[in-house]
Amino acid sequence: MKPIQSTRYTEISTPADFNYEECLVHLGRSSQENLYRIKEDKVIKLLKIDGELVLFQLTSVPGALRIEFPLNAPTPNETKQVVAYIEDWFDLTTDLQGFYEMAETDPILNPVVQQYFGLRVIGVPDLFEALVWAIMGQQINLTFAYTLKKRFVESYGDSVVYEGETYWTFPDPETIVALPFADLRALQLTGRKSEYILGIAAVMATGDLDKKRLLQEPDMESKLLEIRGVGAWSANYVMMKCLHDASAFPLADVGLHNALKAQLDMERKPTLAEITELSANWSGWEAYATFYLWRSLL
DNA sequence: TGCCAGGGATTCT
DNA sequence: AGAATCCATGGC
Repeated sequence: MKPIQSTRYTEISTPADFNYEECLVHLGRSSQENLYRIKEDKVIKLLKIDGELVLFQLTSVPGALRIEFPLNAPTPNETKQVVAYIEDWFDLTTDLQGFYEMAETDPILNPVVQQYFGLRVIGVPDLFEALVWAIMGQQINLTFAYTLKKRFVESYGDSVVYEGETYWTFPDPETIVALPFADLRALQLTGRKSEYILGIAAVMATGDLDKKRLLQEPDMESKLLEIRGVGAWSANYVMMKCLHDASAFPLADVGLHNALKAQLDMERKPTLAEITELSANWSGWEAYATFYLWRSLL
């Protein structure tokens, strides 16, 4: 989709079924989120593009998302990269028709799709961020995971202040790989998680792992599973949130289990075998099924 | 207060 | 290969 550009703003056209409000519900799920800020109907975020900090503000207008740059006029390249980031972040290029058709005949998905129609899989476009966030979220409650991310970002990210609020970028692998183990432990990451994050920072800082190349791999999951600290859940989480794989499926996800328990009005959480059976019909759209079910927990 | 949390590696059968 | 066990720490 070709951005409409004026001197004051840039617009990206959105699919007919795009629902900005539903996306904002997802984005607003934690009060501890510090990688963007939601102000009424605006989303404000800081990115680092070729070493420069670029603050942008997003609003919804009929048929499009409008991007404005409150601090500095962007270069053409910065505009282009922000547009690409937003298309990635808001999942604007996926046609959901196949998912919606499948969901019509699915007793579990039909109600959630009706309720949250137009919700996209809100992504984490930055591969390092997606991997680190997956590691941080392993086996701890989400509230504490956000606390860890907040400390991590505010210790090692870059920031600017706009209208009295501080905006942060996610730290670069190059910054993190240079840290002593003890500095990560001090954030109250476990020893293992500190090791995993340093390992990921190392392969990304050297360029051995990068998103563009990973996307060209015939088997992205196997490549991700080679990374220490990345198991089946994390690999599928990253494929879903960063690599736009509609069939990615974090089967072991506790949130998925709780959502299914609630949707099916069960006394206990479903077993993995039961989930495999329930989801047989979702083939090719497991990531969207999971994301809509997560939404039902908010 | 004890169980649980958007798991994974390691070690045991 | 599949099943236990450890890791570690805060939330509720």
